[in-house]
Amino acid sequence: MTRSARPRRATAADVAQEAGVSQSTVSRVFSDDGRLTRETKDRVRAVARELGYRPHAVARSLITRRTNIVGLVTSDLSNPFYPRLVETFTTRLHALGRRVLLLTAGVGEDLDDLLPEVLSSQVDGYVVASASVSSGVVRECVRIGTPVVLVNRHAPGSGASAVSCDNVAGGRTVADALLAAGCVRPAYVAGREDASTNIERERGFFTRLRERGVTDVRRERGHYTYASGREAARRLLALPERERPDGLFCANDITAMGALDAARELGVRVPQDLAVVGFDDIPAAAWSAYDLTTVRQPVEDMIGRSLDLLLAHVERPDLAPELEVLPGTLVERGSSRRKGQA
Amino acid sequence: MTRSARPRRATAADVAQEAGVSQSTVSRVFSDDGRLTRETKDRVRAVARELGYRPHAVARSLITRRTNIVGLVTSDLSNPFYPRLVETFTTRLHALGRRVLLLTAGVGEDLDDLLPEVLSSQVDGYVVASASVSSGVVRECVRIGTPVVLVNRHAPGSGASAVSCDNVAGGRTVADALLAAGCVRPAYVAGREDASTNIERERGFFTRLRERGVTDVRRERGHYTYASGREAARRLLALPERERPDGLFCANDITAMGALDAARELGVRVPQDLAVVGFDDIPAAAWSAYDLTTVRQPVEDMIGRSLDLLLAHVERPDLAPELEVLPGTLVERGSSRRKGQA
DNA sequence: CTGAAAGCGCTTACAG
DNA sequence: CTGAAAGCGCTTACAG
Repeated sequence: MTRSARPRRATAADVAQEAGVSQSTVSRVFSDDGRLTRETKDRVRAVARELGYRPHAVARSLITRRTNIVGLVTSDLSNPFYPRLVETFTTRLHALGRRVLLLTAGVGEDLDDLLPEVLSSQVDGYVVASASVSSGVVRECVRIGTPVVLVNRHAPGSGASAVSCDNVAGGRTVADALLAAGCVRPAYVAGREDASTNIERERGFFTRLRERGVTDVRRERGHYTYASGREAARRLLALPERERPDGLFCANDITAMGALDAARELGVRVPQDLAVVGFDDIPAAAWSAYDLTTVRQPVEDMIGRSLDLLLAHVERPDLAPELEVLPGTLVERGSSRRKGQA
Repeated sequence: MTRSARPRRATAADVAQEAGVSQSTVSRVFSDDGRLTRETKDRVRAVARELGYRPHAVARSLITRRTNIVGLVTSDLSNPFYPRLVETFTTRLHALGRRVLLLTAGVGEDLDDLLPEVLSSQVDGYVVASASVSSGVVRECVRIGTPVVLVNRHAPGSGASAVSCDNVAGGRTVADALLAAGCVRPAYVAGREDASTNIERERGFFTRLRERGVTDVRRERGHYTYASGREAARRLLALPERERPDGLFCANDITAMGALDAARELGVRVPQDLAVVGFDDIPAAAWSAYDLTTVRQPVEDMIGRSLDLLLAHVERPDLAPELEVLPGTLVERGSSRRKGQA
């Protein structure tokens, strides 16, 4: 056991000495300074490889004031919408030479204490796709110079940019879809009461129904979870027949899947007795067990735009915040298709 | 617009000056050095709060040679098993004052190029719950002194510790469960061919069947995905009746869900005509659309043990690697319960 | 094109 | 109990 347990890592100085150049030159080779001779570069690279040298990211960050790490804040990974978001973000950021620091909060937890701590120079900016961070903390991050982009939520007055799907238009589309499917007693199963997505989808849905003369619309609480959708549907389906809804807009897909399972358990036929529409278009919506009509969020575009905005703000902290709203698309499947429809 | 767009952050020196102490003292206050007077501490803390000072994590890392960041490597977040793992890991590490750097690879991508790059001092260690990193890269990380713990996989000879479920025993249990359910022609739908989990579950299953006199067992390829499970089941269910399986062990739950949907589409009754068993016990396995019998992995314990091992190795790099195998539990649900069973 | 030197913001022996 | 000083491993003006 003569070799030490943890050999000292080679530094730029080690490489410099071995290659007969200055430490500055080694540094320039690895920051791709164009002025160096090809010959010098090659020699330094060869020595570096031999010694297993890699620039020390932390030392570099200290002086460049950039970590190349983006903080990604999500909550509730049990809703498949978020893992998909996380995977796409991560893949894209890796392609851009950035890393992802993940912050998640279980349902009900909040991350307000965590963000400022992480801010201590560990990330260049935040993407926040979660309601578990208060608008106040978002504002604070922005104030001290850390760019924040909100995805799939708002925080008015926070100074952060935001990218989301047109939830109001989505809600309106669902209203039309349920009426087109022949529903006469549509109902709404809500998501988290304070979530901007829930408020907007609900507003679009109710407004459009009212425009079309449907005013007596039931509403059940939910929490954007499978269990809450199942329970809400059970309550609705237990109503006396003349009050029982024949169409359900669930604030997101996972809630709708719970509702569909409740219908299945109770022997309520979908879509004949009950049409169901969700929001998100998670992969499971297309599975034959659910075959769920839903509003597809343009996830790829939303993420692309968020990253454009975030990285632009990292480069130029003085840029004004932007709000982007991208259109969703109704995807019609079996859960709302009536007999006689295509 | 006289205020600068990005105000300079307060440093320990700023606080020191304002509080009338040395910079060392400020540092000691924030690293909880016990020797300071209560009075000094309070004064420094007050000034720090006033100036909005927080220790600069990068500068601290440079000298302590610790980032307090753990790299978490997963693949395929579309399998709900992994988001759950990610969420649990993240929550636990946050509670321990650590951060999570997430590395994901889409299906088929590999992360071999990425890991050594990130290694450049950005993480204190890795938790690898993915087959997308080769054993060679794992060995390399360990060699240069970065602890690695593998979860739900092996990499023999890599020098990394590993924590997994007893996949062989799990496979055996499933064999017994299918026979108990009255199956006479069980079949196996595989996962990724090179994955240690797949190899072990398959071995346990086939070995036990052989012990109990069942030797003619069909096997279909799969990829640990919903689509591959559905297709494998369609192939099996298209066989002439006397060859058609009446029991299916799918290498994981998401595959089993695809198989169940294939059966549903073809009008094959579950469990009467076909019993199905999965592996993992993801939340969706309990949903009434699937009601899937499965082997539950002890996720909480696996993660607890992995973190214990990882953090121990971060403290003491010379510790020998350990291998832990934790037992799974059969969870019997409707997909394998025959008439007359409880 | 390349080098010497300052400095990023901390921690931590070493003194006292 | 507290301070002065060295140093972690880089980048980047400033010279030449």
